[in-house]
Amino acid sequence: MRKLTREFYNRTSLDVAKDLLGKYLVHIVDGVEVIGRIVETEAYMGPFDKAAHSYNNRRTKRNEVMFGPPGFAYVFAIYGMYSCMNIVAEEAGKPQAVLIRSLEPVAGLEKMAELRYEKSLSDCNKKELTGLTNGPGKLCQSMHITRINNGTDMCGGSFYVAEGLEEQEFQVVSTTRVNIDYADEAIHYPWRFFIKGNKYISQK
DNA sequence: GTCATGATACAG
DNA sequence: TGTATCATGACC
Repeated sequence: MRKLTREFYNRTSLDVAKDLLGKYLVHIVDGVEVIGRIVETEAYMGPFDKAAHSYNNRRTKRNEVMFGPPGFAYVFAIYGMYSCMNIVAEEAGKPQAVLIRSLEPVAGLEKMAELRYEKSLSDCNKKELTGLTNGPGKLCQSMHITRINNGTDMCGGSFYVAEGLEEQEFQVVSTTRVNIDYADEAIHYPWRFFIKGNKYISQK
């Protein structure tokens, strides 16, 4: 598989969010290749997007990486217990990012089950199998993405997004984003994208 | 459906 | 010091 280049991410987060669908998130964990196909994303457009951490160019220790160059991981802790995985879009100085909301497991499922449930894949029921990666906090657990990965360059090394050899056909649905009730008019922006009919789409 | 969990940011 | 948040699981 071909790694996506810096140029891929050097566009608006809306474009990057749409084009990340169908691509493969790869993380080498303990020498094991853990891979998920990206099936749901959300774009956060920065200074003029009330739902974004970087709204009004708010710059903190947490979101610092959003202000840097594209193609880097922005991983933050939410509600004390979970992590959320984003990839920075646009050139340095434009703090945009794409939230990865759900994946379809492709490889390393045994490792995923171990990381998320501390048990073997064969001991997982149907709901647990879907639950491996059908939400932003869940996929971070299954792919061992933590705040340690914050600021990682996604264009090289052992944590990256790659293109499949053959693109499968799919339809993209765009709708409003999840759990941003605080964001006034931004609530209504159709900046959530997912692959129509995929069973790993997060609920809500 | 409700509620506890608790890192991070920010207002006071 | 209190309140809110790009979520989830355990409960009812």
